[in-house]
Amino acid sequence: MARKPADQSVDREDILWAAAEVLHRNGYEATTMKDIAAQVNLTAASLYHHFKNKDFLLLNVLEVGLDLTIDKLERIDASDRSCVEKLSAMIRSHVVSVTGNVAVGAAMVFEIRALLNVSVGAKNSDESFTREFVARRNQFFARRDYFEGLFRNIVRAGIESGEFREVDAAIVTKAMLGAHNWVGVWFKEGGRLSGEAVADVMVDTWLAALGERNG
Amino acid sequence: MARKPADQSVDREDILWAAAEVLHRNGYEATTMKDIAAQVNLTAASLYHHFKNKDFLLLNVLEVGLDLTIDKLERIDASDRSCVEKLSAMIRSHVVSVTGNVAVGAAMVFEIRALLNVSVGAKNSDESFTREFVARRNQFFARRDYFEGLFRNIVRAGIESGEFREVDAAIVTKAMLGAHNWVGVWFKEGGRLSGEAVADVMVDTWLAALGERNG
DNA sequence: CCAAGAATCAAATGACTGTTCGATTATAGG
DNA sequence: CCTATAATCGAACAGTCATTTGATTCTTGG
Repeated sequence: MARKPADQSVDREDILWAAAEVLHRNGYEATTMKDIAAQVNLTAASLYHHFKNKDFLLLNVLEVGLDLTIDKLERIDASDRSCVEKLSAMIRSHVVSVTGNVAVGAAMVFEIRALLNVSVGAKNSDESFTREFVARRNQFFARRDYFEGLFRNIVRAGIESGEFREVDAAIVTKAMLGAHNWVGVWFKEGGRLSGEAVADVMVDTWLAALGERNG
Repeated sequence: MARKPADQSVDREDILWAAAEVLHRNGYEATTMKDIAAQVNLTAASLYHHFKNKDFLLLNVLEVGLDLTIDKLERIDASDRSCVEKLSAMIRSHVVSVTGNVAVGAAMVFEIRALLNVSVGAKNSDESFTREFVARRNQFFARRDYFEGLFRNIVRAGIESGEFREVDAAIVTKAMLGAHNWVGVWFKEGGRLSGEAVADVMVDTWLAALGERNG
């Protein structure tokens, strides 16, 4: 094959993380291809060798972030534990993810609207690009619903098993995810609490909210 | 004075609400002055008669939204009630605000970064514009901290009075506000629950999270 | 009815951005 | 040592957008 210089070996992954960081700082629309390129010492033109265009780049960042989070949650979900234990582990996993990679966590929250606003009905030259983009975008949103469902199902299961009190599982789940997502907005590395400590507070908070009685 | 046509009497306020709506749909960067103008049947140029520029327009939207919310919270805070009752009323007020005017609620959450990213150090022509903008922006952020403090203080007071269990008030407050803010993202008028119903679930959730024992 | 200023618009400007293209450089396999 | 091709860049393009300017239309106080 070809080129992979010793000093500036930049691959897809590097660009993805760099993009997440810049996205976190500026937001999708305010982020230029030049900004992202600069973060990895490239020019804007070079990015098009790795990604079809700006929209696909954003989509990739979100896909990777979501996949990483879902993987961990599925492992917990598949384990043989009580609902209380599962939910605790899931909350901890989610919050630690967000605090560990604020860039991706925040992108997951803030850039979804940008994804929706991509001008799909416009005068785009390449028709197949549009088609593929829409398909992958829809799949992303479906996967995001699945992600939320993982939490909601545990809440529901816990209610049925009597481990949790009776609540509106859908709303409480959304409240929970809102609280977690918001962590990506205010959390700063090196602050009063570590990511794990914040996660512990969240676990404690939500178990209490769900009226768990064995903690 | 002058002009205020019968058919299209558009004033500052109208533009403000229109801007909030478009902002909610598209986000600050993706929103053009033309978009906002169209919402009130004006041209982009006309907006400059009412607002200095796009940045100030955004700032105005956020200021108005925050002021409205804070007003209600302060009235509750000043009342002579228990911490449980105060917090309940505050949560309900906040959530109903968000569901009642999703546009402003969402702007408060999503456009704050845009506010930070305004190119203040750039080659702006008018130096005094920049100075005023920075001053008002700082004041906005201070006011936003004050808003959060209103909730946090009640949580702390409730802990001291024994109405709430001992929690990390700062983190729990942020979790609470995160959950409320997130409502602006998913709430749709005409869905399964009304804004008031969602607010009730939130009150119930947070009182439980705080281990309140008189509900 | 008049004059002053408020409200609006059309058109032009200047800057910035995503994207393309052609050329160049470096690498790995033969 | 070649050569195909991966990776990169400089320059140019077409489009969009915030903002300015100068003129125009309306409304109201006198």
